[in-house]
This record gives sequence, C-alpha cells and structure tokens, in this order.
Amino acid sequence: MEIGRPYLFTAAGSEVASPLGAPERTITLAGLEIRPDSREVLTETGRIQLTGRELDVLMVLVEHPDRVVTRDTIYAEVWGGHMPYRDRAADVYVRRVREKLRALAPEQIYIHTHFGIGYRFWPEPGVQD
Amino acid sequence: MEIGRPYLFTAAGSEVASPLGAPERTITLAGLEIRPDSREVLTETGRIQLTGRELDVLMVLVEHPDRVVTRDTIYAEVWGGHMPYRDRAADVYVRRVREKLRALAPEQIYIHTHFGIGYRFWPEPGVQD
DNA sequence: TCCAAACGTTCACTAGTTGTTTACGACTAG
DNA sequence: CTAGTCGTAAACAACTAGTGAACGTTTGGA
Repeated sequence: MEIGRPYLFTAAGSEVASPLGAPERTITLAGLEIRPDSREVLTETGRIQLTGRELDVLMVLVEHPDRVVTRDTIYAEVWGGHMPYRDRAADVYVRRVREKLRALAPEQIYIHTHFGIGYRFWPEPGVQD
Repeated sequence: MEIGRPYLFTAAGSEVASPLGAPERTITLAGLEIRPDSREVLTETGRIQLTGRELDVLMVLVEHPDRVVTRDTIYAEVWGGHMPYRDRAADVYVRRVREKLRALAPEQIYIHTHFGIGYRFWPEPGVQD
C-alpha cells in the first residue's frame, strides 16, 4: 500500500461562468484554484495571471500532485517530442511560474526540484523572502 | 523464498506516476517505500531524496534483505568490475545513505556493518541521536 | 497599417549538487 | 599491542539548475 499524502484534488465546475453559460473548468487543490480557461490562479487573498506556456507547465505538474515529473515528460507534454540535450526551456518556465506563485502565496513552496530528474508539485510551508 | 523471517517485501505499482499511465515502480519493506525512478524514500512521516549513487548502493543492499552483501558485490553492482585495493567508495556511500535514513527514521538502524565482509540491510530498533 | 506591449525562446553567467578521492582517527579481531 | 578495516569529514572537478536579460515574434488597439 501506498504511503503517499493525504490528498485533495478536485476538478469541478465552479461558480464562474463562461460567456456562453458553460461553467468554467476549475481545479482546486491545497488552497489554489486554477482556472485553465482564463489562465488564472486564485487564493483567498489574491490572484495571478499566467501566460499560455506558464499554464502549460503548471498543468503538467499539477496533474501529478506530489509526484516527481521528469524534465523529459514536461518537455514532451508542453513542447512535444523529446527534449534536446541541455535544453533549458522547462527550467525557465518553472522559474516564471514559481515567481508568480510566490507573489500569490509567499509562505508556501509549491514546486520542488528533484535534482537530476525533474520537478514535483506539492504545497509545503517554507519561507521565501 | 527465505526461511525463518517474518518478511514483507513488496514490489508493486502505485496509483499514479508517469503521464503515460504507467505506474511508478515502488518497493516497500518494513516501513520504507522506495521509489527508484524518482530516487525517493518515504515513510509515514517523511521523505528523503537520494542521489543516483546513493540509490544504487541502497538498492543493492535492499535486494538482499537481511543478507550480508560483500563490499566486492556492492562495488561490482554499482561501479562494475572488481573493487580496487583499498577503495573506499562503497563505504562513503553507505555512510551517506545511513545519514539520510537516520534523518528519516532515527529510531531504526537499517544498514549493519559486518566487519571484514560487507553490509547487511535490515531494520532493527536502535537509538541514534 | 503601424506601433507598443506581451510573449516565447535562447543565451550567458551564477549558484548549488554530485561523484570521486584522500586523509586521519576510531574501531575490531587476533 | 598491532595490523587491517571502517567511520567520517573535507577537497575538488564536473555537472545541473537558478537567474536575469536580450532578442525576435505575435498580438491587439489606435
């Protein structure tokens, strides 16, 4: 049996409606509400706006909470094909997403580096200046 | 199968892992969950991350629970070929793995020294500061 | 159509991590 | 006691990730 984490991952229609009346897709986990369609991330106290690529990268990670996602996987999912030797694109976007998430919730660390492998998404307390 | 041990060694797929749906390989024994692909070791209360070499060494030991694995064997499995005279590489990595396992479960001793022979992996109670 | 802002991509430099080796002291068995 | 073995810390180069910024492209409005 799995030792993993107590884990709450909800995909559901929210209050907000799209122009055509269909509820906007939302993903809620651990204090974050992600709205892929409008590329927003919200907490109780704030909101950030992501770019297309930033959202792509975040979504790949969020779809596997608390699991290490390899750099190769991120690249394949976002850019397609296999990652060129020494490509840094994924890192750059992880950095940008981190920066925005930090602005949203400075007391949490969401994206963890697994050296030599990839990144893992999971909220953990941790001070950032 | 081994004689005379109450023994729990499970290799099983977990719920989720890779984006292609293939479950991540996990090895569970005596309170530890080892995920070789992401180089993690988890317990109920914590997690550690190993480096490539550290995991290599741990795996050699874990693959023979409660058996004394000679230094030569460890060297052959991890570095290949036969261990040079007075090489200390295996010892250094055993030490590093011990250190991380101690951080994870201070009340257990996992890696035991068999003087002049090698090391043995088996969880035994024992206080460490 | 033209322009400015936003965006994606790439690069160079810095910072941090890892694998390897060495040195020295503590320990073990005979 | 003594020779050999092990625990441990540290040094070092090679490698990986973090970061800031440049640069060309795209986008939306005037």
